[in-house]
Amino acid sequence: MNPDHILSQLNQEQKIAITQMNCPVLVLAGAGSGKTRVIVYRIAYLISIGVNPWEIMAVTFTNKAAEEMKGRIESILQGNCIGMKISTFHSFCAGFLRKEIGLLDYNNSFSIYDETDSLSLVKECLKSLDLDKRSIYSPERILDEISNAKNSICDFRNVNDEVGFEDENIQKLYFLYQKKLRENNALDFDDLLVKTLEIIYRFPEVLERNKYKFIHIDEYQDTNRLQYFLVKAFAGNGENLFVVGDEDQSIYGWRGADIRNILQFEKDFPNAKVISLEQNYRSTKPILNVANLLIRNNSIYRGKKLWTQREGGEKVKFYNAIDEHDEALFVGEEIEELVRNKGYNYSDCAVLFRTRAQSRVIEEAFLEKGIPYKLIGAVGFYHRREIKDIICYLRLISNPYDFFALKRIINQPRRGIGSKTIEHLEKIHSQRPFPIDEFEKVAKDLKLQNEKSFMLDKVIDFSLLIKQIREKYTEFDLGKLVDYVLKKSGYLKSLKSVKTEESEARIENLNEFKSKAIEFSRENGNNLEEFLSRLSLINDVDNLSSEKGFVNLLTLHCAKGLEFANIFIVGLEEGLLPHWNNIYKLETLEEERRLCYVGITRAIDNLFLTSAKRRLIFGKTVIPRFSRFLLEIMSSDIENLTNVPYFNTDGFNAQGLECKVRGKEGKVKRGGKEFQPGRESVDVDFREEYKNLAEKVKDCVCFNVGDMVLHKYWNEGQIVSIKDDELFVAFPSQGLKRFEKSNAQHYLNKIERK
DNA sequence: AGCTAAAATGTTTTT
DNA sequence: CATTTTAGCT
Repeated sequence: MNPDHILSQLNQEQKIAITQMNCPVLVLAGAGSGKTRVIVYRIAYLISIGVNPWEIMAVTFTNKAAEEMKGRIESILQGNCIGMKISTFHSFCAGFLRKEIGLLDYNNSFSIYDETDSLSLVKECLKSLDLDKRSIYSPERILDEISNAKNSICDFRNVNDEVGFEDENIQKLYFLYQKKLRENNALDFDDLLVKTLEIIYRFPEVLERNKYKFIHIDEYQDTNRLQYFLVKAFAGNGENLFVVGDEDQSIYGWRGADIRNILQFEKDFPNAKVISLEQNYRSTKPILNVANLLIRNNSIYRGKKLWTQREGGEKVKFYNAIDEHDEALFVGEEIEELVRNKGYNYSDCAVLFRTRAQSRVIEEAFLEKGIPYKLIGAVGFYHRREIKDIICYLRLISNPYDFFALKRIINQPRRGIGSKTIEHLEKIHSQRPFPIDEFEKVAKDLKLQNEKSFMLDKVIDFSLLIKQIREKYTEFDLGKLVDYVLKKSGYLKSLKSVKTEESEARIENLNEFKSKAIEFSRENGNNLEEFLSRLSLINDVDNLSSEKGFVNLLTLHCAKGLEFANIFIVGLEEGLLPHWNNIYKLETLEEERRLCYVGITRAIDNLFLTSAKRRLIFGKTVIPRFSRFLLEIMSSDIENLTNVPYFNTDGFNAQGLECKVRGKEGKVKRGGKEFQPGRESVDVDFREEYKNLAEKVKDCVCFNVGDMVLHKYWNEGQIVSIKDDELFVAFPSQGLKRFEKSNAQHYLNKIERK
């Protein structure tokens, strides 16, 4: 393929970007401006001018994006690109470590623990340190702290000295957690990055044999510190480093993504060329209008403006539903309309929500209406019991030190090995880790015969089973191996002996797993470790491209990088989007706004926004307010949201927005499946509503210590102290909560005392 | 030891 | 409301 032909398919800025050589390049690519396209064509261009594919590496954020990118490059070059490395940070590191981790005294058949595994491990640690998990030491928090600590390491030559906690219990937990991982010859997600860096820092020569000359990073705004260090390590001074990103789409701050990485690129890599792409090739004008109106409320905002040549386009539609069922029905009806009369396919539609819990109601409505849908990114399949079981068998076969996996399956199916025996076994393992297939020898060394209540024979039987499978597993292809394990272990037999629908389904699932294994070995060769890596690191976003004819239901986070003709964003309410947890701090609030922005900019032709007047949360009805994001979109003259009361009554201007509300509420009957709203479409004036809200706010602008206040969700509370711009309120149900003075009025209503 | 039933606890997003 | 954990029972 000749280079000129490749360049002819790009606009001026894109062309400039991809032809830069021997200098660091940052492409600031607005939503829909061809971000991925730029990387794809850059790589194709490099190969077309004679660069060797194996000198090229690209990192994307999801496995799906990586696959897609590979496919597109292959089709441009007609397959002439074997050897280029395109993967996520995590799977890149996993591959690196499979080769090199021996340097750190791990075995290269290490297991990768996913978040669920890590969480269980933390729970174990809590138990053995005798800490109450419902105190401040909740497993989730601990895991979070550990992850944060790993993300703030700077010197990877002495990783252990670098990780410190103020709380000594957490420090202990951390050490125990790491110790257990090591005993199991296992790594968690962060460790994949940390260990890679540790090797590079301690054994610089390793880098030489793992070098890539041309490095590309997609979604640079979402890289965390560890990933940033990886980029630095592999890219050196940045010569031929090519990163693409958009600070307005940074939505992974909570996972340690550091927006500074992109903001400071020019400092990190001197002589960098920065190229902005602002022409949007995706959305209609009204959609872009709304997107711009929203995002300009952020303080971290470079002020670029997306524009499009596309003329016309439907207005953005807003529906204020009665409750979440009504909302779901609205979405369903509109989709039916789009499919029936506008010539769209179901798969041209996507419903985006902030929290997974929101999907259920929508699913119910779709089921009732007979709208086919796919829930994207739900853990579903791989978290089913039988699937986890078979994975643990495979893990143990690959990595016989994995005691964690062992515990799950040693008595699955029943082998008469109870908790007492397992406890004992674990004690031995934690003193001197051993591979299960050599247990017989260990037992002899330790003279375990005398132990009471220890099912020695049965454990030996089990260890022999694993040993037997291990002796042959490299000969089998993965499909056969799955079969063999299920048969030898008696797992299948015990499932078959119970003749319930449930067990039938389990067997069915195991068959599906087998075909996945076969498929994998056909495409990637017969490598169990690779297969297991893939299983831990993959997420089900793959469901997306594979099947047509289904409406896609996904979280806003999942939607990053995707596009659909018709987008529905549901639940635009204070507390949901923006989410409660992120409302009180400017940085997190702005991230919520970016999240909303990401959602809006996924739309090609039609954008629908919905909210509900009442919603069931935690089994309780709440009456939410409009999301401030909605109001920002509607009142276009607010300069900076966080300093201005967000329901401004002046300058109301529903630009690009068409509002629909149900006419009469009286007619609505809620009850089982009878719910049939019968929608009416009218233009509505929101000003009345704003006025009411604004008056409420005016009433309670000044707070004093001792005032009683009412909070939407936490009910009654009392102001206990006010200092500087902070305000502390005690709620009987919640304890002490902090508010920013400038914001407090939006959440608290003063109660007059009699 | 292993199961069932009741109680508690938790939902933000994911590699 | 829904899932997970625990207690209490056989």
